[in-house]
Amino acid sequence: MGKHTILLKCNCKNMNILEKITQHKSAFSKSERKVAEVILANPQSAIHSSIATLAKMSDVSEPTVNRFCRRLDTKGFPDFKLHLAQSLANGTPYVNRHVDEHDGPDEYTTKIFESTMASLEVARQSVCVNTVNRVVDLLTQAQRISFFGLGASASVAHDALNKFFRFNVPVVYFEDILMQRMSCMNCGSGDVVVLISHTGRTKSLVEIAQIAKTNDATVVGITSANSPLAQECTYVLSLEVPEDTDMYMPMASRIAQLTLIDVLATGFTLRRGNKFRENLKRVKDTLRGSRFEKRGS
Amino acid sequence: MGKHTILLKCNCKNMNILEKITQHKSAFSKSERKVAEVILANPQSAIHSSIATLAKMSDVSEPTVNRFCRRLDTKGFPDFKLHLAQSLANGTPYVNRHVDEHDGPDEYTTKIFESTMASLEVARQSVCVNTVNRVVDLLTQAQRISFFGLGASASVAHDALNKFFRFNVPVVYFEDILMQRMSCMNCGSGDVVVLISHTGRTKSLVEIAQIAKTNDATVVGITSANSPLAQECTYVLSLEVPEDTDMYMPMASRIAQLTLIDVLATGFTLRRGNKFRENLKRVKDTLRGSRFEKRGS
DNA sequence: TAAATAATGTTAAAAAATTACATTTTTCTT
DNA sequence: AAGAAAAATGTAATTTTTTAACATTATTTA
Repeated sequence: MGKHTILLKCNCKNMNILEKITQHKSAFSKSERKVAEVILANPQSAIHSSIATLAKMSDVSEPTVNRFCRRLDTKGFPDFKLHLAQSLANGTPYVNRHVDEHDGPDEYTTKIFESTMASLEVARQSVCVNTVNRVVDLLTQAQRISFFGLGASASVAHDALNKFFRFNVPVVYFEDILMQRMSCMNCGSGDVVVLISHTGRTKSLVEIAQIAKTNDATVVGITSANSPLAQECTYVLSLEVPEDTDMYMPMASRIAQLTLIDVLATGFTLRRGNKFRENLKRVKDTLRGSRFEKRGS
Repeated sequence: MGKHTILLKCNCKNMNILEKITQHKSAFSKSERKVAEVILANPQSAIHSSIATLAKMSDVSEPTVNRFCRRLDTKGFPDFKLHLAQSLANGTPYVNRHVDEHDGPDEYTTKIFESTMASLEVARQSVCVNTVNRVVDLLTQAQRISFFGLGASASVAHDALNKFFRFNVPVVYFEDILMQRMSCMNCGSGDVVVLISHTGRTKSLVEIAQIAKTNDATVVGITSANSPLAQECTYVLSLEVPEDTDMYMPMASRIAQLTLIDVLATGFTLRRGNKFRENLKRVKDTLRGSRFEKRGS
């Protein structure tokens, strides 16, 4: 790796630096990884250590620690500590509290709402804005956009369909896996295929990614980093969401995905500019007819 | 003031240091106050300055700045900066901030995530727990449960289907409005029909409520209070969600609805007891086969 | 007003971080 | 597989930053 290579995968300002370290661990060199481990093991103590102490603890030289910091797009060790402190400070008001067997309606309602919010906060910090921007770019230029997901993620894909459909963009969505495959086989270079999967381990979706790729489509994954699916994607929008509290279905991750789709859609309209948004308003107005009017309007 | 007097009024660890500076401004000495002013004027820049820079800006000597830090119960200047950084990070509880035309990806991403969280918080506070409890009761006793919604709310209904389907309960969902009507015409007194609509003003959904009601079904509305739909329902789970930031689709309200469905599902399983949940786990395990295993498991 | 005390500054020492460069390790090429 | 190139890591010196010790100045009070 070059002398001053900053980790390129992402250097978003809003991104929690701990997330950043975790996500890019594979991109670190051997010694840098040692530093990463030590910091992740006890970030709280790291912010109170000098570079010398940290170097000794990680069993590397001081400049290595310094280089580690720079790689994370900070100005140096003190600056890195500042960032780290800020990450730790986000004393997440909402905590991921698990529902307990003996909880009454009051408790479980609160817990579920709060842990959903907590997950969203975590997700927000793990999203790489640069990638968001690049994906929005792609979407605006796509000749056709496909959204695919399976199981719980299918509804997210469906949601994406609804959103982008209103933009009057050629957009495709299938629930059926065979249809998804067939659709991907007909892909061309103008196609953007967005695949949604929390774990990124669903075999058939990984296959679809491969099919789309061999047909020159750009494959965007909304999935967890370093998963098999992520490996097959051209771009990965990774969402780290805490282990699901929900015992039956991945709730938190789906909410995060939905929100991310919303972000993409918003980016899309912003990129398209004013006139486009006016059109959109007209589409919305069309729906009025099927509604009871509010009194006074 | 003594040599090493620490400000006594409050030295809570968790207290925002900016607050602390403001509150204790009167207790500072003349020079220290100068430092305080400069820091308060632009805390963001303060955390990136050296003690020398800050001293010059405040027009005091460096040790004065250092003493200022110690007075605030920090170990020294670097430690003070750490605290300050954390205070700045902590700020901004979630507010409903609207996306602006000129927002970059950084801004709109943050805004959307944060306003989603804000909406969830509002929604949480508006949910009536007693009604939740009663509805859970109803659902556990129902002979058949139907979930209907239109447009954006359709996906919420779909989600509900997925959740309750796993419980091995007779559950029904149709996207098509005619199918919904027909289904409601065949309702009996053991039926619970859950209707989802943000505004509660969609004509056809109100009609469905009426049909279900005349056929002795119990009608539960997840909608806004006092809406035409709410009027037709036996029970209303009202979700007050702030005006949508989203220009094209009701995003926040849908997230709130999904979360509420999750609450209902959770209540449902808790009511059903232990054995039931074990069954559920088995259903979940069945899905394993279609996945790539995580290494190590 | 003079002594006492607190506040502030000056200078020097210590600590910490960074740079420049040397050495080792890894990777790639032929 | 040997050797060249590139990358990674470390060593030592330099620079920056912070802190301590002490001197000076302002402020209070008896």
